[in-house]
Amino acid sequence: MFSIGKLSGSTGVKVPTIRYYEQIGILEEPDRSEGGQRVYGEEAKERLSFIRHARELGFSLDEIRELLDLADDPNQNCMAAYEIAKRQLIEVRNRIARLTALQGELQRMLDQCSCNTIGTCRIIQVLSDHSLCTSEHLGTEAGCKAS
Amino acid sequence: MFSIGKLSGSTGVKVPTIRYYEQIGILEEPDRSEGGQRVYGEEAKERLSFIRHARELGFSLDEIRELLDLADDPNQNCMAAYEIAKRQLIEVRNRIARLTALQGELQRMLDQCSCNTIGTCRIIQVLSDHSLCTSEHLGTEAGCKAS
DNA sequence: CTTGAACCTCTAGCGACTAGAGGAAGTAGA
DNA sequence: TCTACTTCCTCTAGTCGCTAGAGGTTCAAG
Repeated sequence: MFSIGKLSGSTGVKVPTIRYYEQIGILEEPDRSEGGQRVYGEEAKERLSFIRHARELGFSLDEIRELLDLADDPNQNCMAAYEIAKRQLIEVRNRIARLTALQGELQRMLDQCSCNTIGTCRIIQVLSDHSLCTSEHLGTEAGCKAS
Repeated sequence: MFSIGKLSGSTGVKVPTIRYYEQIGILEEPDRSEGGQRVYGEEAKERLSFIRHARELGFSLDEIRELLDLADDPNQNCMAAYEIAKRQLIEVRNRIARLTALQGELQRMLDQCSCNTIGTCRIIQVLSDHSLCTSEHLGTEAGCKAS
């Protein structure tokens, strides 16, 4: 029996995030104390740990929803879970490939910079002109900042 | 002299995105035709190409704003641009490292799955229990889908 | 002159949270 | 028991970089 704060502490998921998960329906509404505060049991903790771990492995909340449904029905064949994980692996591989191309391009840009004035700056030049790039880093990876 | 559609076609940046860039102020407000439609010149095209290329290389719009300011002032030393690019390279490297750990974990998960019923499914088990993982994939990379 | 494509502004939505306001409940020490 | 302090509650709005859609106007070709 723990409060939302204890649950947060023991799973590493922040308090507002737990409430958000409840709101979007991937975490059950817990019991409440007399005063209306959330009270969780062991089950909720396990479910939340599952969610956290799957998030760390890059699964989307929609995929996690699917995986949780599968986990709740222990007689089902796990082929579906396999497919979800496989899709995720392919996605991760693609992201690595795109990022590796970016890395090469950035490295080249930096190597060629001799830090004179902007007028001759290699970095600005390369950014202005894609044809100076060696690889096709047509990443849609862009703007994807790790939080 | 091109319309927003032509500009879009020649740079590969979608029309609403161009308007969005104008709205947030990284693209100048262009002249307008008599009827009030946007009319662009060569300069805008170059600037937009610069932005697009930098986005492909993973720079945020804030970083691009900085880079554009630098590019506009050709007498400045390019050390600042160097720093921005270097930061980006480090970021990309970190992302690759995190994703590589994820990749290993996902691969292991899939390798061990023999696709019986969920009750014994390795994928569900691993997701439930982080200690079954070999590496520390503490990725905050999660949920970052390439668009 | 008409048709139809391309343009306009505006608002709302995506995913997965995060931040903050304004107030109520729980808890530890005096 | 009182007080102080932390934790909790709900609600709304913001983050990033767009994307989608409504409802209307302008432009260019035939």
